[in-house]
Amino acid sequence: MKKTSSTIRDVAAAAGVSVTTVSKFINHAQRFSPPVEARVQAAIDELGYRSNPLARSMITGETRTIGLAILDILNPHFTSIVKGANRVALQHDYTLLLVDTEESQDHEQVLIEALAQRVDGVIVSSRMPEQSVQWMLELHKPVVLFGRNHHFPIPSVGTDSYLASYMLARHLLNQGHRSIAYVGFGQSRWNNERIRGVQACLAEQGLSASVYDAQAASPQGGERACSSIMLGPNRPDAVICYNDLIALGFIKAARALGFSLPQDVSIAGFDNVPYGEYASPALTTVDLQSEKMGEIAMLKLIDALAGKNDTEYSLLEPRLVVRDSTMRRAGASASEDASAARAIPIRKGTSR
Amino acid sequence: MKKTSSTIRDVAAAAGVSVTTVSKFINHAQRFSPPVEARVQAAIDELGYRSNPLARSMITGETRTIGLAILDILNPHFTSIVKGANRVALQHDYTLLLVDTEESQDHEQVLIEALAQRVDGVIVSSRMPEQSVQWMLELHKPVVLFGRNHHFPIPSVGTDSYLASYMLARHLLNQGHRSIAYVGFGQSRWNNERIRGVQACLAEQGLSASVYDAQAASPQGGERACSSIMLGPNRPDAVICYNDLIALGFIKAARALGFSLPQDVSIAGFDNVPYGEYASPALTTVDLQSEKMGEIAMLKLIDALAGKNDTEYSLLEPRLVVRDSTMRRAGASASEDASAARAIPIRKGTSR
DNA sequence: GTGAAAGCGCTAACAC
DNA sequence: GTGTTAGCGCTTTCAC
Repeated sequence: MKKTSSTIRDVAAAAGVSVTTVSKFINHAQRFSPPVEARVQAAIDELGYRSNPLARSMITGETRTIGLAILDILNPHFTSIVKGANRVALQHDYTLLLVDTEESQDHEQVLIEALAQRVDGVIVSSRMPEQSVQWMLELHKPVVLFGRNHHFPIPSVGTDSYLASYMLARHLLNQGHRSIAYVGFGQSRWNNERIRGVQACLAEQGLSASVYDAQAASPQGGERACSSIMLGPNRPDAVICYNDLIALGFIKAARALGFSLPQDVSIAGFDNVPYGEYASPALTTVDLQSEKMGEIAMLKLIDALAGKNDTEYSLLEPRLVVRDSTMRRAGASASEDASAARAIPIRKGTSR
Repeated sequence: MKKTSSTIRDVAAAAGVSVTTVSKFINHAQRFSPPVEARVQAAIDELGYRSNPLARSMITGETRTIGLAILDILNPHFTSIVKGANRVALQHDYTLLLVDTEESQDHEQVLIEALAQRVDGVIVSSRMPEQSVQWMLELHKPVVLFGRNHHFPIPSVGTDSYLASYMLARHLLNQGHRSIAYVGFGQSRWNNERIRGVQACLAEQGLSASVYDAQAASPQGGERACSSIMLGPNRPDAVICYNDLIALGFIKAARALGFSLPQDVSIAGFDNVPYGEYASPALTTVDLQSEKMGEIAMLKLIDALAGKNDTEYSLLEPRLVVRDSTMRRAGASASEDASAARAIPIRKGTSR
């Protein structure tokens, strides 16, 4: 084990050829006569030579590396995104570099700018308001965003949150729930869409949801939000949480308060994180196709890197996953649910 | 938005100074006369100049970046490690670059070698056998490992798996279980230690665990392993799983097979992932201090980068977390648990 | 205080 | 096929 690693010049000298020959050889850019190739290869093995990617990147201008900034690595929704993005990156011979901005939200921009300098392009999940991401355009690098941006022409991917929450609300209505609460997460981009979806659906029945806010998009946030909602004057019979993590925390806290779930209250979330399935009661949720979001974002970025710049915003379809945390409300007629599918289309005033 | 980003030379020209002055200014390596500093700053703002970290790294030889290779980003155990490592990195002004090797296990070495070239040092969680990590020494970079390596002097961190599984086995014995199965994950480094811990504890009672293997360290692995164990001729009354994910899957599958948990069988895992708490029944597990492992690994690496090279292996203490998935076996006397600490050593030849 | 010049390790014209 | 040369954008002696 040598102290300092050898350079291309060392190899060239050892093999008795020029650096160009070595460079071309290691990049498979050209074939050489068998004796030369043999000598070069021998020298490389001998010296344990490894090409320095930094030096290479400086000239070629590309790092074969893509940056991904996520909001919270502890949230399985984001790890699924990473999984999808990573798989595609690997397939295209890119390395994914991940940054978790949760620990330093104030420095989100700084962190991402620093990341952008070391990679060919970045995929960003951000909490910043849509109108204040101008700086991303000044990165001089391709950027893909999670969530549509109406102010700037940045390619993006997202799942239809409005539709997702509309579906969830409809499901709860169909089950006979009438007093529905929404526990949101105000810092998120998606929160407003989800509120709108719920309210639009309830409005069709002349109803309205009570809107609360969890201070964190985590189980702890849900736990903390629970008591004031469940023990307050307007106890809901169903609760839609901003995400599965909040829902899981809410469930735990509600049980600790003595409620039976789902008999006393139905709970649902968004994301379809893997662990909702193992919770008790198993969590009803909306699958937002996290992994696919990651895949598509990466595909878009790789396309942008290749010069293509056609697609702007890809909208994925949400899928309702009904489990045990939502149940037919006692007193609701059995026919109501069955007729729902037919009933919806003829209703009037469905609009976003 | 300019097409190409400006260089230090552009700034120097615009400010009417030399590149040296600009370089020193941006690195805060030296103060200059107020008018010069003002002009340089103005030029930087004007041109939107950002120093190219690649070019900088080429000269300084450091990237202020640390690589972390984990086995599976979908496993909350690893994301907790990342969380801890990331926090420490940020505090020390380092950026963490993450690589998930799960998607391409065959290329683990290649991936890590590539990563190592772009960072100042790497923290590695590996599935490779201890004796075949010689190549890590030839990276010419500081390396920190998860799990002790007896063959090479590489700094490492780990939680005492032997003790952890011994504790779990003891807990189950105390609850009156006598037929205990271990569902392992043969590909893991830690698996043998865990088997040994369980067997050593049981051996003290003249017992022995049946050892099985889940093919994957995931809920799916646990689900698949369940039926042959629970419906086979030697149905255990308690099952220790290699990790919480396998345990969660096992629980789900066992219920699907019609078993009542924990009445029919107690289940326990390792890691104390956040979602075990929300499962039904809530999962008994051993907290391996994942986040702290990440913190310590990063601390060790930063120390190594600073030239310190004192500590070799840090062993963290496991902590048993008893929840509802393990319960007193019907028929076990109530006094047994309380007196267990004293009673066990003197028992002789208890066998199934 | 400020600047000129020499590279870091590599690739990319362009010769021969 | 193989080699020469000129940099990529930056830091760093070492002069002035």
